[in-house]
Amino acid sequence: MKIKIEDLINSVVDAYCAGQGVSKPADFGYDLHPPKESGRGDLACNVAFRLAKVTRQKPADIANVLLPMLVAKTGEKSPVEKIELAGGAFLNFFLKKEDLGALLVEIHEKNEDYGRSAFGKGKKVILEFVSANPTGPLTIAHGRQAAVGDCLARILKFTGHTVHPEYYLNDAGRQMNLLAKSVWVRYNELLEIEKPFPEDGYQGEYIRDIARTIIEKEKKDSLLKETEEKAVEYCGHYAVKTMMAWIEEDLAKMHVHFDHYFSEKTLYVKKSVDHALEVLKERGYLFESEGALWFRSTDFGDDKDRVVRKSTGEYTYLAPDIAYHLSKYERGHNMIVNLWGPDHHGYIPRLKAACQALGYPPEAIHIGIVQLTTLFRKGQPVRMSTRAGEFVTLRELYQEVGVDATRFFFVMRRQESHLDFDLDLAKEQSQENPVFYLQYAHARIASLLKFSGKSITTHVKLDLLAAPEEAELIGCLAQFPDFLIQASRALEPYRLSDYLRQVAASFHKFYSCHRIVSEDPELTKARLLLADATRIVLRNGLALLGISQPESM
RNA sequence: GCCCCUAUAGCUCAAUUGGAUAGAGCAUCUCCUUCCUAAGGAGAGGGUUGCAUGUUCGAUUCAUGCUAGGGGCACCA
Repeated sequence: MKIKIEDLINSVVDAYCAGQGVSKPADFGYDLHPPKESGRGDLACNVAFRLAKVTRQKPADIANVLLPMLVAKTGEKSPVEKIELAGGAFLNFFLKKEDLGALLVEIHEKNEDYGRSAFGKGKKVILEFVSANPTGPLTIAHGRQAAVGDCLARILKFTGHTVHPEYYLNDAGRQMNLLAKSVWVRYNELLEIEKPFPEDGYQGEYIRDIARTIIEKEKKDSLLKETEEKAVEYCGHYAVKTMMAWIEEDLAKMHVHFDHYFSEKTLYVKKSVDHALEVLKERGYLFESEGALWFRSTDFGDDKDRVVRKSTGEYTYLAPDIAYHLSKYERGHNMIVNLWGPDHHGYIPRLKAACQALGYPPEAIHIGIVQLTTLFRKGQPVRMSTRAGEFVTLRELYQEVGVDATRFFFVMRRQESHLDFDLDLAKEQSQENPVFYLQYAHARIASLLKFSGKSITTHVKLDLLAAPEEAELIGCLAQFPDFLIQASRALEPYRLSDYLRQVAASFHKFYSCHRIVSEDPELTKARLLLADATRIVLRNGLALLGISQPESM
């Protein structure tokens, strides 16, 4: 429908430009979308304003020329009912009722594929998110990253991208040593041997639990007979295994899916780090100074150059990360999306620089920050301290408020802004809870269709759906594919949650104004089709958010 | 000191990426169920979009400078 109108406008624009003796710029674009205010038609277009930039004429004058040209091209077979000039130079398109209604047939036929598009065709996206160190349980912050990342993966796939969600597993380096030593000390303590606890070691009670499990289920006290080096290595290995099992369980419960867990350790085993630095060296981005090896990230706009190999011979954190991103490149991905916590904020320029040095064009690299969440209970912020090992874990959260509410609250705001998470509201099974508002709309329709006792048919008189509430709802449903494309382009899943609220509101309004199952069989058939189309959009949308779609509540 | 993010109704946030009279939810007040789920709907009040200049047909959106809050500036990870 919209495409037909676009074709119409494009042909008229070309004719107009030809008539004016100007050439249309290659990047010429305009908006065509439903206006905010009802009564301004079904699609509003600002093309006259845009042409004003090209031809240096007044927008209103241009619109006055375009209007008759457009009207001349709309005949019997055109979906356009009429075109109005308003607000200076806006062209408002009013569509024929039966053509509007034809959308409902389309939705019904496409069903679970309604909203799917080829927008991201050719894009091979590697989407890295969560990537929490396996040194403790997942926190609220990881939870939000998980929810946002997973929704994004679902949306990108639906809009035609090839997507590989990946978890980068930091199972090497200093933090792992600390974890291993922390467990080892607790293991000794439980066997009544005092050892000094490592500075900056992991204090949480779960470390003791892991040590206890090693004693009770695995090794008894036999580690004491090993060399300390081997014993610590075992503790580290066991701790990572345990922690990853917890993490994977949480992610599974949250319906968060990863194709692959990419181990940092394998980069060293396969000498990938050396290889990556070799690549940078060949391209001339490395230099030595003060005994260390540096990456000239300033070539790509970073504040200062960065050390990749310390004077001690050890690699910095950046080195394996470069190798990891080289692997992304070598595996054939042409678009990188990383979702990180706010603590990695200052790290973005150097990694972007590294990606560019490895051959990615700047526009293919997207590094987004998922901001922190503050939990509120009874209007008061819930204190969270990781220092003493007292977390509010992700597990505690979804067990308290449920997976649906947890996921929804995490994605309902723009991810780069700080989130206030109201625990009482999330648990509330009432009108105040935004999740229930959406799910209620879905359940209400499911129940309604059941009540009607009829199956949905597309052989209906679509022009019967002429009430303002009906037209508004249809207009709302029509925008689903567009909103998904917007969410994909901006990499912002919250746009979908916002849209679905509009759909639900629009439906509730329609429902309370009009009786759907009535004495009039034709009208009933038409309204049932509309209700069912709404159900399809809500169901597809909720599925993309990873939230259940209840048939009854 | 330098860099990044944020600033919109009492509160939490939108505004289709520069479009028409800046919109929702919560909170406050008023109203709507002999009938398909009232977990719903209708209505009222509430705004100098932090401040100031600028860019143009048009600015909440872009630029510059302030102000306030948050975060970051390691041969840490």
